[in-house]
Amino acid sequence: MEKLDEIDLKILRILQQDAKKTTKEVAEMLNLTISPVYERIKRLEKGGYIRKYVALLDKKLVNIPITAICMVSLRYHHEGFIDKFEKQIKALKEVQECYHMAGKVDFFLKINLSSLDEYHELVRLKLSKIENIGVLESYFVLKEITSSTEYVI
Amino acid sequence: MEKLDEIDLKILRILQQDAKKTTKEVAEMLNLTISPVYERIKRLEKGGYIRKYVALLDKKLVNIPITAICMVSLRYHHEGFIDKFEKQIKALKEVQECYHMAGKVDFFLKINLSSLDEYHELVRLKLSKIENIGVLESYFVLKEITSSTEYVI
DNA sequence: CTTGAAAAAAAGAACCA
DNA sequence: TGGTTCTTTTTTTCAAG
Repeated sequence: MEKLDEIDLKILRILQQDAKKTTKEVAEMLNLTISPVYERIKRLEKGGYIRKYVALLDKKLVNIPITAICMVSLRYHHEGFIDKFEKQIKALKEVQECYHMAGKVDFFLKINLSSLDEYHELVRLKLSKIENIGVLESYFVLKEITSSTEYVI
Repeated sequence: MEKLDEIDLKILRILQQDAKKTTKEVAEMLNLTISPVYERIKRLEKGGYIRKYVALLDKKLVNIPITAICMVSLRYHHEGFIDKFEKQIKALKEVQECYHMAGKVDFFLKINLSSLDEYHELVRLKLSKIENIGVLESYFVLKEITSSTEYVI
């Protein structure tokens, strides 16, 4: 698929903010008719520009008030060890995000839970079982200043 | 609004993964008819359990390949200073997430950009203008191991 | 929760600068 | 190619039981 033009970008900006906007509403915002907007959205979906549509929930209301950020450094850094670590992390559903980093820390983990007790259990029962963790530092979110899924495009 | 029952939770789990599922599809997955599912979704939206619906984009395809994580510690921690810092961070559109933390670091920032040059400019022109930053450490994402917006409910 | 009916939107065909 | 118009199908929305 070719490059995106300004209209494509505008559509993406709108849908990043509100995926429930109808084709008609998007078309009106762009002073176009429904069909071209419809075709473009389909093209953006097929081309993978739009990965998926999701509902974002209110953490507190669904009883997940705790967010922890963990910084993990591995003891050994051979390829096999890293792959194994990644696999073990992927198996932990509570780990919402995990990034392999460049810097003095190897991995960042964002973990969402119902209580600090659960965090304690997670560290005690699961993370501690993962070999090869050299350093594990935990931080807790006191307040979300901004939290968005949008990219500035 | 009262507590969520198991059906509500199932609906939320489905919509967290795919907000484009029609009421009919959700109803079929739960062996219900459309109407009760429709009413429940409306209730979950009105009650704020569902905050919003968004399209998630492919970072690379929309030309935002760089993700940096910044750890910031403030020099002074009076209330006014913290509020001011938060306000200044909120004004930076590239900062996708910012959390006030408990721990030896005050803030985590997740920043998405098109290039390392842009990161350099951001630090040089914008972050450096924010007074009261004591320590600023930057890390770059080499690889996303997991990245989700779902909560385990 | 079921049924049923009206309004709206999505999907796509055919066509036009 | 990039848009418009028109038609069919599907979905949404909401009353009433």
